Amino acid sequence: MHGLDTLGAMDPQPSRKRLPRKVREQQMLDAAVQVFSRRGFHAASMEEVAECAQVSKPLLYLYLGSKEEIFSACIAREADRLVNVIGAATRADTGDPADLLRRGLTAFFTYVADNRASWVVLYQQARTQSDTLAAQLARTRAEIIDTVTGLVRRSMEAPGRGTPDGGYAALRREAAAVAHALVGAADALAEWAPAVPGEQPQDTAHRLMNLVWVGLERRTKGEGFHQPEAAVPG
Amino acid sequence: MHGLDTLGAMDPQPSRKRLPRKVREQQMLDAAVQVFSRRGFHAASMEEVAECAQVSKPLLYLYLGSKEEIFSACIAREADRLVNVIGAATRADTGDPADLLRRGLTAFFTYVADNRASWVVLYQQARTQSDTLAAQLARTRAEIIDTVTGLVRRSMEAPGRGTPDGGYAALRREAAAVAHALVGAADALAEWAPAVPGEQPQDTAHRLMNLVWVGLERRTKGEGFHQPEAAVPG
Amino acid sequence: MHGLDTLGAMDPQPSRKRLPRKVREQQMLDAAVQVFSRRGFHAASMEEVAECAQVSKPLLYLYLGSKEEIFSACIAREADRLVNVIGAATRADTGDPADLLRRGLTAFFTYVADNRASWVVLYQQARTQSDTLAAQLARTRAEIIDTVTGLVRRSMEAPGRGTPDGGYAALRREAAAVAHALVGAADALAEWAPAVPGEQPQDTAHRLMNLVWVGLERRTKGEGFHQPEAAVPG
Amino acid sequence: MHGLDTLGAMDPQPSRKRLPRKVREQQMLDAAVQVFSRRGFHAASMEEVAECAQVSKPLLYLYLGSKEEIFSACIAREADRLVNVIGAATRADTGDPADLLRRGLTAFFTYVADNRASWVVLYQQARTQSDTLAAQLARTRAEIIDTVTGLVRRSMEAPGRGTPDGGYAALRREAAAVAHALVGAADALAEWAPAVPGEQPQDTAHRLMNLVWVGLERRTKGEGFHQPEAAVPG
DNA sequence: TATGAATGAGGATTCATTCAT
DNA sequence: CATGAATGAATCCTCATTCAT
Repeated sequence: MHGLDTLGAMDPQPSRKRLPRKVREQQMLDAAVQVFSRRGFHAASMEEVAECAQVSKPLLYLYLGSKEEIFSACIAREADRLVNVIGAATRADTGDPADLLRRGLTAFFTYVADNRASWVVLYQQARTQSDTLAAQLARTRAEIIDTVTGLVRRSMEAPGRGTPDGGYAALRREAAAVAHALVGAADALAEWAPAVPGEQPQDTAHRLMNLVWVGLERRTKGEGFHQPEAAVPG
Repeated sequence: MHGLDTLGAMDPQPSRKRLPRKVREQQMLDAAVQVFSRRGFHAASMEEVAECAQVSKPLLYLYLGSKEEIFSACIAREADRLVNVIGAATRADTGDPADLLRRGLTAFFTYVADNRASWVVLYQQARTQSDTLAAQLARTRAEIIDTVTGLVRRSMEAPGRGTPDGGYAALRREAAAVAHALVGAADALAEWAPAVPGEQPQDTAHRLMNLVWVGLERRTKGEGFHQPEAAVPG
Repeated sequence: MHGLDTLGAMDPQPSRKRLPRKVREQQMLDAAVQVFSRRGFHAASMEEVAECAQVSKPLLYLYLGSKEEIFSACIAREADRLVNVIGAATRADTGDPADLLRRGLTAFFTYVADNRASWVVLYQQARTQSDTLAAQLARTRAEIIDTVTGLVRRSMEAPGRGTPDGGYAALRREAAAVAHALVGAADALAEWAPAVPGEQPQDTAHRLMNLVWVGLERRTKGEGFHQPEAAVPG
Repeated sequence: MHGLDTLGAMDPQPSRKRLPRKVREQQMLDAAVQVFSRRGFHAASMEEVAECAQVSKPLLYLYLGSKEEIFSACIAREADRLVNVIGAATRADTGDPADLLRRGLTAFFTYVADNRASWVVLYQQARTQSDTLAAQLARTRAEIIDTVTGLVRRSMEAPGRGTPDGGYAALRREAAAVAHALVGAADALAEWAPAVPGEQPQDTAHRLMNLVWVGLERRTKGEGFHQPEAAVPG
């Protein structure tokens, strides 16, 4: 699904010897994503990355710099891919907000199913690395959340709805919370789904839609969950 | 040299020297949870744990064994605390399923707000340690999910509801998915909440209730999200 | 002459096992001076230092920090020793300026003869290390030169001499140049002396005195070398 | 794209591509001298040498062999240049021994001022490389010293002087010591001079003459520094 | 009970050097 | 003639872990 299979047939020793730099770099990043996802940043060893990329350690350093820089490059590349996939899936606006959100979620679950390692590196690394990395991870996650927040807002502010309780402003503010919850839920479901036989990405997306869509829609109309004691702030 | 020296003799650093073993062990575990949450399992050093617990490293090993064993003990203790808190909050059955779930969520968000490090160690560690630890973490998370699954089922199967579409069996199967989604969403919201000024645990719980309760309730009655193309499996 | 021989008799395995930290630190510094002088900063390996100090590498790092810090500590300690030795030898003022300088030089040659490695580390390291080290070396050498400059000035400004040509100010300015030349010459002679059978430190000091003292004395009186073409600036 | 392109075709980087081997080799040696002087033998990287010479690393190895061989070639070439310069300056014998020595020193200081890197490589490298290199450095330094020794002897044995105390034999033996001291002093002054504004090579030569010439001359006549306690050996 | 002293093992990083084109 | 691609072998440094007291 990702990676380089330049030749149609398979390679017995996949791509040994004298490849152009660009190709090798992608190979190395592929390997790095695998190893970082499997072990986590700290437990991952450059040795293992090199082996997995079928290169020597010096080449790793020559082409991609330090461990941190490699990790950073992984994050950047994978985040790009994910955001692009979701963006592509939600570009079209069919006028049906539910459909929009569903398409986004399906794209997400598909991506995660096909690129488990990528998602793990992006989202399931402890936020405990070097300051530089922590910052980049935070930025990247914020970017993902922003993508989803945009999606949620487009779903909630769909035309033809009445003015919601609290005004559009409150709605928009709520969107961020919903986006966080959605991404968290999606993450958890993505973790859970592979263990369920026959579960397809669109099924998982559907489950999540079932769970939240009515609440989301009702919220849009100002009908929150009845809670006498306290009002939701914001 | 003034201040609080409760005991007749001087006690320069509070809690230094000759404490009963049980107390020391708790001190060490407290320190370990802090350090592990701050750094992650691999980046955490026994040195730092020892310092943080104000003990020497040999004592650490003497009382609690290896790094893995200490981590393991942390997980066990913290999971226990969390499950107990949620259990206590949801023990009583007032007959109102929404209230039950809301109480559970509030307990959770309160716990996380008050015991951030504990939650981080329990849930945000990369699942990438030694096999033994990975297995324990998996078990522990399963246990947490099971607790929530139970809660969800009690909420969905509340008496007075009609027989749902697909029968109780399907409902129960769905409960696991919902529990995963809920825990994931809760985790994300717990991460998000501290950054929002004035947000209280019960507010966050309320947000999540708003989002999912209607969908949950409707699902109970067999009214799923309208999706012509595909049916939800299982 | 330097180092630790705490016990009167010799140790078969000199000082293995469980020494107090201070002792071990000196041992390590001794070893470091040897190895750095033998190999130079870059070519010296911590491995060799550790072996030579009969310690493991971790202990080296635990007690003294990084390679740079160790080198730095060597410089500091050895410079101190050298400056002290020269200071002690020239503290007394017998009123004879020639004797003063001779005593200083003798002390220097004695030190270098007895502490060859120390001198090599202090003065014969390429000035090409890390910026921090280069700066420290520069400072240290300046300190040594200053010591000698002081000595030269005391010799030149000895009471009973007439006012020199150009005034005392010019003399003082010249002293720095003379000190540099003296230290350079001394360094070279110290390198040369051990290859000459029977040459003692005081002999070498005497040679140098023979070479420069008359010129120095004459300069004091304003009689420079006759050079019609150009005047010495400053 | 204006400027000097002497050849009809374009030549973007000066001295790139297809030069005769001899030229390239000199280019590389120039670069090597720069880098070795800047970093020292060990810290210098072939990478940097290649970059600085605007050649690829394989070409470096093809033309000049290993790092050691390159260093060796540098030493040889630079020593040759220095010895030639001094030789040329002192070839003529005007009958004035002081002038002879002064011309030699001036030539030296001029060379060092104009070829700092060369001098650093020749004389300020730690004598701590591989045995082969150490030996070559030693030989080279001996050669330089020998040149100076010859100069000193010619100065001391100038015709018209009376037979010195101890005979010509003792004088000749002393010459070696004087040469060492002179070179050391010159090295130190060469290091010091660039920091003094306005100081020209001939000024520095003059300073050194001022310091040593009288002593040298007097020694020639058998009048040593008065030192009752001990006689200078040999 | 409690700790200062000490280390084996492993991980990141760099460098001189060589193919294959 | 000239070089991009590639690596074996060190080197610095850290960490979990254990003695000996």
